[in-house]
Amino acid sequence: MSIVSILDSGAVKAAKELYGHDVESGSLPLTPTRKEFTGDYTLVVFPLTKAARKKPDAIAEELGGWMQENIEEVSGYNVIKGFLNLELGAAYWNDFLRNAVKAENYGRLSPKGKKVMVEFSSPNTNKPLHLGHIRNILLGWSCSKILDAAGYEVVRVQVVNDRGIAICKSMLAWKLFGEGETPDSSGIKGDHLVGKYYVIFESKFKEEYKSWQDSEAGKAAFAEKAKEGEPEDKFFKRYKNTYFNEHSQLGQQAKEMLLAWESGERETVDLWKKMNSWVYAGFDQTYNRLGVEFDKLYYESETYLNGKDLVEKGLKNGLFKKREDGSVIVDLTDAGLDEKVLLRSDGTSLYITQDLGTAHLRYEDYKSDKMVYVVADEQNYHFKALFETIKLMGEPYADGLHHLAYGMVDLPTGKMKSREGTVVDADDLMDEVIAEARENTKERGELESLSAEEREEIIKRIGLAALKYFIIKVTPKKRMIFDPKESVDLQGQTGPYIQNAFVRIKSVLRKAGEQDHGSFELYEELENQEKEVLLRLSKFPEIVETAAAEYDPSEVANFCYDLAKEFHRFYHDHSILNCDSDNVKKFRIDLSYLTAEVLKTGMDLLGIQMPDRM
RNA sequence: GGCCUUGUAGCUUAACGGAUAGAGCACCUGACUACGGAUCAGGAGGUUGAAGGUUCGAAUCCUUCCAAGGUCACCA
Repeated sequence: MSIVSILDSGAVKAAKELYGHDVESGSLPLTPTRKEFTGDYTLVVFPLTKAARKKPDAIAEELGGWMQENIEEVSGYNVIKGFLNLELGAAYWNDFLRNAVKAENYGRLSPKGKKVMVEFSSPNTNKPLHLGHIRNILLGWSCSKILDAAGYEVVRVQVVNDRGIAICKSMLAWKLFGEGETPDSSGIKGDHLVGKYYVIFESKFKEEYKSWQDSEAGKAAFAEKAKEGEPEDKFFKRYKNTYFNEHSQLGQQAKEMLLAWESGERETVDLWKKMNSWVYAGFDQTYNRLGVEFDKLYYESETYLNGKDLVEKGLKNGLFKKREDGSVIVDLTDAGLDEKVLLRSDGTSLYITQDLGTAHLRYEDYKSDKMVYVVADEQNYHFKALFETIKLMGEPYADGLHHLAYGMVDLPTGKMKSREGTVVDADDLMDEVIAEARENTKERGELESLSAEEREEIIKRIGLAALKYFIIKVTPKKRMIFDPKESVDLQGQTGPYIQNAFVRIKSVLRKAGEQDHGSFELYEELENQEKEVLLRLSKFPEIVETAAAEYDPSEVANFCYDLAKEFHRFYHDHSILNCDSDNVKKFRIDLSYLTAEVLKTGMDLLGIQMPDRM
């Protein structure tokens, strides 16, 4: 039982015995005592004033007395303005450290017997991954690690959007202008090569559109369809889609390609397979470097027709309605949403149809109790509608669905826009942070004795730690501003700062040599800074639990920083190896060891690896 | 326009109804004959977007307003 729940249930019992009042567990707020006061945990007794009909101070006094008397761990207390500061004895902290340091996997919670599926990344195959994907991937990966640590069985999946008009654009441009270029012949990474042709398509299309605008047909369209007083550029911006669909040569060809693909036309399918395989090879490299992997991939080319039967079934059961034009809709007005079309009037499926099918399929495949979708918050409405529809259908997995929505990533200069070329490429970004780490490492010269290979591995860990921590420390649902300059910082609240705490400990432990963990005798005169570190350490399991419950890796990130900072302080002011008592030395070595373990585990939950030196 | 989300130091951020709003960056000042200075200590910087309300207590809950973003497709 954790100390918090011991104190909490103690307070409940005390309220009952002293005032005959039933309070719910957790209704008396219990928080770590602020630094400026003495004590370890603080109980707020205000909620008891009515039941006890006494002043807060008096209640706190009585409660404190009772708890010191009846709870073994409580060694003393003091009362300030209705806040009851409880002190835990040195014995408690000694026991805590001894147990934790001997534990197999401190911070790993016992199995929950439940399975959770996490879907993340889910890219399109027409262009390489960018900064937005990185936030998605880090969140998804980290969540999956945290859920795993919290005792869930985890399945990591991604849905690969490998079909549709976008990839056809790349294919068409390659066919028309590629002259047989391949990743091998050009030396360009596969996903970047395909992305290059996507860009070529867009610029050729733009050219074509521009000259059409100056032609008779274009002028006629403007004269006919522009709104009153609408300027030419505005009109043509708005008209772009229509032009693509109705007039464009390239658009026509791309659409024909899509149709050919859908009808399984050999040459097109072969080209599609070839180009997608380039992209996958590229993605694999990026994922690999980021240190993430998946248990199962779902390809939209295989699932995009799914879901129709589910809709038909719902229609039969009267859950959905057919409109006059033949389209099928679901009425979600009871849930505060609108009507949603589930099937086009021509009977073809939509995004949501496919998602219904995929959800069902995945449940069939894994029978997971929960399914988490890591998708940007621009799709909030879609997921609301999707989940409500699944609930209406009474699917067994309906209550376990969760949309982990995260805010989009902005640059200091504003939004990322592919059309304006301001998209930050994932591979480039990693190159940059690693280069920065290399530069810094060189200046320091700590790693010169290592082989080039070892050195590169450490440099990679440092660079990626900076990048990943910078992104993952922000609460998911907030939009974040990504400043490339700050993301390579190695000082302050950063990944490398936390790594540095770990490296310092490793260095000390190397010098200390082997030691049996938990072999220290009772150490009574704990320093404040030792207690601060112990307090952080003792909170770790609880942090894992809430981070899992809230799907929020930033809690773990902030915890790691806090722990590292507290350790740095302790380390600065107290000597571990040269302290005056052998017993204290043993204690401090264990304290350091546990800190290193927790930092390593915690950072691993964020997808960040620790170097042994740096 | 309806709905959703977000507004905290110059910048990036923490806080899940509790004490004097906590950090980092940038700026200024200090600390290595000490286990790793990618560190530590200190200074300066805040009417938590605004106004009301609920509460013993509000950045946090409620109302109104302001600002930014998202979304309201037989696109994905």
